[in-house]
Amino acid sequence: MSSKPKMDAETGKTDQANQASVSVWERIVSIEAAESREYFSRELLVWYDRSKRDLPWRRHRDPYFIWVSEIMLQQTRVDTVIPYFHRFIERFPTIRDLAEALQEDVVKMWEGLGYYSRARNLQAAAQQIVELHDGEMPSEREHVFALKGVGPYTAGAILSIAFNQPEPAVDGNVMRVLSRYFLIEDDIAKPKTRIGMEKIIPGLIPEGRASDFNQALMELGALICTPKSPHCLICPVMEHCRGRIEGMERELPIKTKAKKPRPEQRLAILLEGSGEHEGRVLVRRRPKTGLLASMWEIPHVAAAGEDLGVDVAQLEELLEDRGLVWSPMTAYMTAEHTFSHIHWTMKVLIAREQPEVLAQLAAESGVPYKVAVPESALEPELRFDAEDSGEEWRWVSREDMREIAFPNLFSHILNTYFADEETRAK
DNA sequence: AATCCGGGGAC
DNA sequence: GTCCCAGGATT
Repeated sequence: MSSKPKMDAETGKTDQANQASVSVWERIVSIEAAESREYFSRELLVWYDRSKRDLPWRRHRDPYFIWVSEIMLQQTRVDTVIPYFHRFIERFPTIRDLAEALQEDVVKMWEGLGYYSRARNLQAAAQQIVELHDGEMPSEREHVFALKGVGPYTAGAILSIAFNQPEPAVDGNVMRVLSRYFLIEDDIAKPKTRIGMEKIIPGLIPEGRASDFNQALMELGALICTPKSPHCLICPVMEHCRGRIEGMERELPIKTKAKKPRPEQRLAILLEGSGEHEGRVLVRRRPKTGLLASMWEIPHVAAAGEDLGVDVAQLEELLEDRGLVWSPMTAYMTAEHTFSHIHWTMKVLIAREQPEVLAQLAAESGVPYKVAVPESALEPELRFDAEDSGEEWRWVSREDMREIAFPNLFSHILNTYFADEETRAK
């Protein structure tokens, strides 16, 4: 039996660290750690009472406001959320207003925030609340948890912040703060670690102060205990922070890295309308499920890579299927966009719709343009998939863009185009 | 447990 | 460029 610590092949941690990490939660709730816990909770609240930010959703303890803000704040910064929050509450002042709104309008209010299923789930949950709880946010754990789009974090946030119940609300900030203060070396990417934190938090919450305590924890993570270079010198709990004492604050929390987004080349077409479509461009709505569900975009195809001609042919087929005829396509711009799991490099071509007379001439002369089969002529069973998928096409002007929601990438392309148009007109 | 789902700011 | 963020649903 060796007395030297051995490295574990799996975790890279020493036996000693492993010994500590398997019982890390017990260590934190132990009698010996009582002083450290009480110090933490006490000083954190003193600091919060003095330094908390004046945020719109902190001005009332309205469960609806708390809920909307928490959904918006998922993976999104406070500064980004504030203007969205004001507009959203102004447009949908109560849960009932939200429940009765058109989904189009709800998603439009979310345009640019990302993770659009949050908006749809929010409205679905509002409808649940109207049907099951007479339009009032429930305060029972199982009822809150049953709401669409409400998981462990958001349920805990609503119950603690709005109803002052001693429930944990563990997000990335909380895991970072606790990892450092209690020197927890578990991987915060693992659900198990979050569950461990949820278990110790009720024991940290001072009597009657669940709302402030949970907000204080997140506030500390946002303002002081920041990811890259924490401001330990001005931290209210630095004296007993084991991460800082061991010089580990920059190494914590431990988190396995996410995979790189896979690259995808795409080819898009910005088709300018002519005749009755003058001043507008062709857009389509994405399918109801999957990436950017139900959002609008300019038409694009996955590029095969090697041969641009093959990709252009795909685009042409797409337009031919709509019965469209167009002038030669030319390069317009290239745009990049990164999702959490995909990186798009999008080449945008531009072309102009040809008036019907020219279209007919083209058709008669034979070769250049195919005459597309009108969609109405297709067999019903062949049309079903397209309709069921939610795909839809239309011509939009700059003004129309106010009514329908585009992902940022396409907003950017279209805004660039319409700005160019205005310049050209002068 | 792994993957899918946006976007922006800090560094 | 890289990392990270006031996560949840789906499989």
